[in-house]
Amino acid sequence: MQNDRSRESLLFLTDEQLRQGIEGMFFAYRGFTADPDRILDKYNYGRAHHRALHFINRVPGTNVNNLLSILGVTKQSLNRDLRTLIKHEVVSLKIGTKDRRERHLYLTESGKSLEKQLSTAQSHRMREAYRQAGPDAVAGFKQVLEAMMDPKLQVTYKKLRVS
Amino acid sequence: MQNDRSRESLLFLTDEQLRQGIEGMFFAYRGFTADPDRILDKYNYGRAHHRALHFINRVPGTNVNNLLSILGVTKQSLNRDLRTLIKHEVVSLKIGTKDRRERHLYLTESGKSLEKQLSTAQSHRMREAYRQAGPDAVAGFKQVLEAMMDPKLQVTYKKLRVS
DNA sequence: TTGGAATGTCAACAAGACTGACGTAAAATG
DNA sequence: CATTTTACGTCAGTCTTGTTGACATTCCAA
Repeated sequence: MQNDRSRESLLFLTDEQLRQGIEGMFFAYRGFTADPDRILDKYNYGRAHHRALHFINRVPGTNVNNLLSILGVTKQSLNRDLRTLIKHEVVSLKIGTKDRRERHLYLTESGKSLEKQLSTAQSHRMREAYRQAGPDAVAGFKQVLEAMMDPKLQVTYKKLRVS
Repeated sequence: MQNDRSRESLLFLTDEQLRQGIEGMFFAYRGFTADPDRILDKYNYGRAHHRALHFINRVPGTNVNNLLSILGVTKQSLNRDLRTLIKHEVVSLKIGTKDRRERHLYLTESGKSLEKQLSTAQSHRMREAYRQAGPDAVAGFKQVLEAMMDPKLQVTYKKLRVS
């Protein structure tokens, strides 16, 4: 038998609470991608391009393999979008000097400008949500997100945090 | 000029904090979908089928239009998956008695069982994340998610909460 | 130096989203 | 009662983004 105290302390783990979390993730992710999507449409890019731009910006000079492990797609899938971005001179590619098999990826000036546009739009909504919810809620938000990641991605996430 | 107090209280709105939120959403969503995806693969279903099953279970007897507004896809897209689910006798369809244009959707017994399997897998990860983060963090998590939704979806989300 | 491993490219295909056009049945309206 | 609107379904075609398979290049170690 549970006493009142332990019963109360576990109220946040009810099925109803979990369901709300699941549906919250679903609906919030729609909002999360809505603003960048509108911008991407104008350039005939998709979310895959956005993700590549985001992480190339975050880790300038990354090679394809590293980007692959962050994005979690096949190299063939990434390569298609990367080719487009390179052709449009949004991303530039340098062959590795040490290991000439490697391609190092960078944003060009117009790539930086596009990435800025996308992240500004996405951050704007995030900022409003943060502001409405307040600092304590934000801390909790990030804790739960981090705990929800696969362990490997949790490591990736933390690495990006300090780099 | 800001004084120390107001500057400190806004630390949670820095670009770095926002960026972590963005990347957190990206990586966490991957974890969020990973477990159900593995189950869906075995039945040759996709996330679209999962979403339909989830919300038909949540709102038994919903008509197609209502489901469409929750899922945010076109009727053609939903119809394709719905047809499959009905053919496999996972979802059943009843013509409305009051308005005979409407089709009301229900899960069959095997549909309920599949939905249970999926939601159990997804809840398991959510429960672990909740448990690790604790009740205060969970409350904050849900606040931020809700604030991130489009206003219309926020309403939809809240309606599901009370129904 | 040669064979295997790592890195990246090209081609073909599949799932699942989209738009547009059209059809049917039923309800609502003037 | 004729007309319009609503709810739903379907056919066709396209796009994005994921997949596999095959192949080329480069590096490295036996």
